[in-house]
Amino acid sequence: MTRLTNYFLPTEREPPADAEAVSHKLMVRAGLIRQIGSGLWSWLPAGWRVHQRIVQIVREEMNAIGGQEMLMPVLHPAEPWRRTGRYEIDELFKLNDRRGADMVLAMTHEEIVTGHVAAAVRSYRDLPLILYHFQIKERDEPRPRAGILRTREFIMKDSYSFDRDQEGLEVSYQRHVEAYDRMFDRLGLEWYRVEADVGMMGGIGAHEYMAPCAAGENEVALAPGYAANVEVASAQAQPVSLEPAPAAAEDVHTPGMTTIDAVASSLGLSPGALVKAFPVVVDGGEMKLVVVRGDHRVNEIKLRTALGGDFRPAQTDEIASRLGPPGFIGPVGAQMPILLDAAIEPDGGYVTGANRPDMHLRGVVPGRDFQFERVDVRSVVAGDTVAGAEIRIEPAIEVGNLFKLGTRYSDPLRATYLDQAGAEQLIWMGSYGFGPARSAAAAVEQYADEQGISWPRSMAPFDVELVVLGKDGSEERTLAERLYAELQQAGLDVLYDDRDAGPGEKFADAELLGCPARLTVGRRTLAAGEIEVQIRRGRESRTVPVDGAVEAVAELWRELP
RNA sequence: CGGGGAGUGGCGCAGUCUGGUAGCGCACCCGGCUGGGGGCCGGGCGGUCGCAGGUUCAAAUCCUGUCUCCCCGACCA
Repeated sequence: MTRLTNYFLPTEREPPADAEAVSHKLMVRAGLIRQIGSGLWSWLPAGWRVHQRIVQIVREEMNAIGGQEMLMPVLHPAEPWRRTGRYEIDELFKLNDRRGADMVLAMTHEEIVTGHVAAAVRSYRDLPLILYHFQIKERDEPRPRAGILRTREFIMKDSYSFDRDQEGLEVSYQRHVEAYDRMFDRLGLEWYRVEADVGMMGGIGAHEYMAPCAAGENEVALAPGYAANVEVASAQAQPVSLEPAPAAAEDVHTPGMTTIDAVASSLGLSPGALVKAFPVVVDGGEMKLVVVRGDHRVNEIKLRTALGGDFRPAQTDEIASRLGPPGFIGPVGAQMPILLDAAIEPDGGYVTGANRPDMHLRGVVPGRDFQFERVDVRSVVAGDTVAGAEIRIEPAIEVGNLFKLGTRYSDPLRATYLDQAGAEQLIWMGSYGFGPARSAAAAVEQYADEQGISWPRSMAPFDVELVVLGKDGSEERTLAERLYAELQQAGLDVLYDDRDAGPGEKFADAELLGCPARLTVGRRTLAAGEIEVQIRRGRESRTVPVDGAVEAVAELWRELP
């Protein structure tokens, strides 16, 4: 029974004063969510219906690839987290029980699920396995933001695959790719599957599912046939015109010009005709000089990958003692390994710092003037090309991710099995996340208009909203009551606005909530024996005869986006 | 963690500079009208001004401390 007169749907005419993101404003206004603290949100009844619908679609697709649903606790002993080395993570909530034992609130469940598998799996015959659950995750985020886009507590579907070997992992991973493709299609989102950084999870491969929208925190690089997180994207740089290289590099006096722009404009060159040097200190203490084109930026994630380990930018005094005055450093004469970004032409004449005060060098040719190692460590920019096609860069919300974990967790937690030869082997693992709340927010972001939310059919809180105009006892009310019952019998979830309110208020609330179709029973159309049907996406209206209206609406419903 | 901003009825805000005992719109309650785009008239309810301390005859307002929330950046296993 979902009559608006006794349904908890507190709508607001105005958005919260501190809201920026469209999904934040609209989901609060529509009465779907309410905040109780920074990054902590309650789902109100209509919002929870959206969440549940998303969850059910994901559940069906996980079951379809052989996933087995279970449930693991949020509160964990600290011990397994210590074993995998993740107890030190800042985002991990830590607490003590009454006996003083160290506990954690789960930010993910690799430790626990792997522990179960380690305890139970003995034989290669027990594998492969896909286990999953929907469970609350707790993360002490440095900065929660944008409503439910980045919260400290949220529900996640996390699944884990357990295989005998890497080949098996590839199969389980591919099954997840197919399941995720299907679920995002069914959810009605615009989405991309992009190459992703494996991050500090120490995995061997990763993808992310990205829903493009203005409020997104990530950036994706897109071209026909290509999609990657900007963190890892690789592309052909736009060419720059270079000066012909002279026989040898020449000094240029550049007093006080410590920036690329200052030097470039002084010499009448484009920034791309310069190179900039970025000194770093790698794990172990060695200094290396990373060189990228003047118009490019070092991508720290790609650099970390290229270095095969962590690094830090060199400090001013280290730069001054090893190279030269900051602002005037360069690769020529540098007594350290040089990593040269792939966008720099091998035979071009570039301008670089001379490692002397107020001096640059022009006509510097890599290879002739300094030795180097080739790397790809710059951030791509819009206009670069992949296979001849220009890329564009869009903001997006990460709504799902896939990680090939390998033996990152099975090793420390000793999740092993005996193979056919009786030898102990480590289990190969993958982990796969999905965020129902972010998917809901992404849908709001992608399809909202001036009037409010426009849900995809699959995740709308109700299939149709039935609006009646007319007083108690009127002919309109009688018909609406009948339609309400019959629509439900026809299998549709109906929200019935039976309030004693004006038409403007009812229409505004209905369009704010964003159910895919709105039926209006009012005097105006009823005189002609019709009711009005408005399709929320596009707000186009039509009328259908009262006779057969339920069937007509049910049929129309099946064709909605 | 760095920078910026904000806490005053349910929501959105004014009042703070210049101290004098709290106001507006919406919402809500009652009565009536209206009935296809947040309509109209009349009458009401509701606030220890985030919290604590201080100054003062008097504090939303001045001072000190503290808590919370938001935005930008850093971070984001």
